Amino acid sequence: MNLKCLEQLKKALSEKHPQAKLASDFAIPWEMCPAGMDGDITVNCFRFARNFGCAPDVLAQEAADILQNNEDVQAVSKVKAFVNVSLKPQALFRDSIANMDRLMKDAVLPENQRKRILVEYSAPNTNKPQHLGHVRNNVLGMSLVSVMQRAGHQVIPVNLVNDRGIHICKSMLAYKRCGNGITPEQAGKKGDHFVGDFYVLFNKMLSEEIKQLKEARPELADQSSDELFLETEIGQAAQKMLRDWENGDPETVSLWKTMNSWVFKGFQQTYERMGVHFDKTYLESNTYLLGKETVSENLAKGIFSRREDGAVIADLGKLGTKVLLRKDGTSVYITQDIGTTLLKHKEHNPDVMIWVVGDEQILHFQMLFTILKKMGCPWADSLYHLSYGMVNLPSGKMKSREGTVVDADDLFDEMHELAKKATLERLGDTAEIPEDLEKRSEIIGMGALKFMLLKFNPKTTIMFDPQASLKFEGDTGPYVQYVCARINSIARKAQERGIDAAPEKVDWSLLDSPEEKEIAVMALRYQTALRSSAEKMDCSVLVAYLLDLAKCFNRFYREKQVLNAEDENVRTARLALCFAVRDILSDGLRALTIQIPEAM
RNA sequence: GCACCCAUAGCUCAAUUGGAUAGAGCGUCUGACUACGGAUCAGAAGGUUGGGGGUUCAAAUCCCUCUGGGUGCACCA
Repeated sequence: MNLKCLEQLKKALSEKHPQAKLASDFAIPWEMCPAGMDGDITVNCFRFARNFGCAPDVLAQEAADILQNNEDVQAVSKVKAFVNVSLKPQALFRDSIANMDRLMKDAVLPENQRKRILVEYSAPNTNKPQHLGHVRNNVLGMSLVSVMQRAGHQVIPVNLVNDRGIHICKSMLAYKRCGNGITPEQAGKKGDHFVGDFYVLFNKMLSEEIKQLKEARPELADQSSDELFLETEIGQAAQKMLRDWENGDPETVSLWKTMNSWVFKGFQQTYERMGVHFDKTYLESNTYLLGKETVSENLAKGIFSRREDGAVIADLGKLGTKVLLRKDGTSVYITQDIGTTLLKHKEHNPDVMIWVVGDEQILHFQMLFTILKKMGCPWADSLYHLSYGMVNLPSGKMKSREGTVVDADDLFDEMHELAKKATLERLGDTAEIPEDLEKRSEIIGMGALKFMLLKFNPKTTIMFDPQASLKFEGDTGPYVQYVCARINSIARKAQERGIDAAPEKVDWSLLDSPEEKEIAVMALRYQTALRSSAEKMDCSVLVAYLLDLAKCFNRFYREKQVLNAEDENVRTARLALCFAVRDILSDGLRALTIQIPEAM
């Protein structure tokens, strides 16, 4: 949906410049008029003058002259190549929130632009519980999926669980030696935390042994822990366990199954709390051998080559060479990813595949995509690594081994408690405690956390300050939720008083203040914000938009009375304006997977 | 050593992808309810966009260079 006067401007300019070559979907771009300038919107001719083949300044004058005589336009002022336009309220609202149905549908892409998109995210290890870093991944992934769906794409979310390898054996070995056969239930712990504790225990025993080793053999003092891993008894035992697992040793496999099931149960609780859902979960224990055959086939075709020692390698030009099969024929990480990618493509036949994975793996994915291109996969150009930065703490980086991680479940609990505390403070001592206090606190707490993580561009390394980040004031989720709650409150009161705000009864020309018109202009930007978030795979665009809209509303709310408006018709119009804001904010928050409490 | 990414207000982040006077929040200071919800609103202070050069009507954004950070360069995942 665009402003009618701009469509007319486009037509008039096209007639004036018949030689102009415009794309079929070309629309005159417009921006919000900056504060201090007179107008509702700005047409920046610098941006598109070349489309009409004339100088920006000249085109601006033409546009100003044309718009001057448009029936929807109140006033026009031209500054350099900028044309500032004030619109008549009835025209502005007619093209904007007077038709909410249309406005909402406009956020959906036209059918020929919709795609089938597979998104892989989360990808946890089953040896420890998830921490803040995983939370960022999960929130980025689930919101991306949801926003893309809202924009009209068909999206398939999948998970690839890292359930095998030496790190899994570490927690298994520690459990075998020190667990005494107890279960998470007996210990009263969530399964993933229970297993994670044994992983920590393993590392403790390992460093103890390394310390002793270094004391006994001073020549090893400069060696790193990783280098000494196989020098230790416990390291060798873990390595043996991995071999036993790969050979299908019944006792090892049985313990592995049991411990994994504990972890899965724990993860499921964490996922449910966040609202994470996958259409399919791949297990690396099932996929880790995939790819070997493919590599062999392509070796035969001459696409890959064999190194002197027998290992199979790929020549990736600038990226260097990459080993795909070890000399003993076993597969490596990227072999598995080649196989899994082919499998995912075969099973789901997507137009686009996205991996939400941290930016330390940028090179890995460049290599993976190059390899698939070399293999001649026709779809290898539509693969995308959505890389995101780390989450740092004021004290520095999070490190599992050093115990400086922020645990996901603990963080959720903390957010919940903070929200509860804030809610109770607002209610005061006298009021009775609302029935839905827990549910409300959960929605506000999780909303604040998700919003905070989505506020930043995914690729940036973010700083998470537990003290500062968890406030509910300013640019936060609760700020936006609060606007919805306020409008809900107005809606309840309106209903009590039997006030109706049916759109057909509204006289929009009554909303002629800057605050009211600004909301109408903002509403027009919703479709762009949502689509742009989906296209750029960056939810922060939508987050920033929702904050902007919420701020506009609060300015309006301070300035103008709704239910106590000076006139019945004004009241109706303002009420309709409130509902429009609430509808957009709710739709946007829902797209980000953030819920809205009835009251706060 | 090589490659990629980053550097913007005291702090955390934006800037419609090259466009008007670089904007928000937090923090600091000053104000605003006899009001439909104060998790709110209005205002002030705070900037040579890390330094230097270049490209043009126009640079935080593009190119070169220097400085300071991060990540990767495993037959780990």
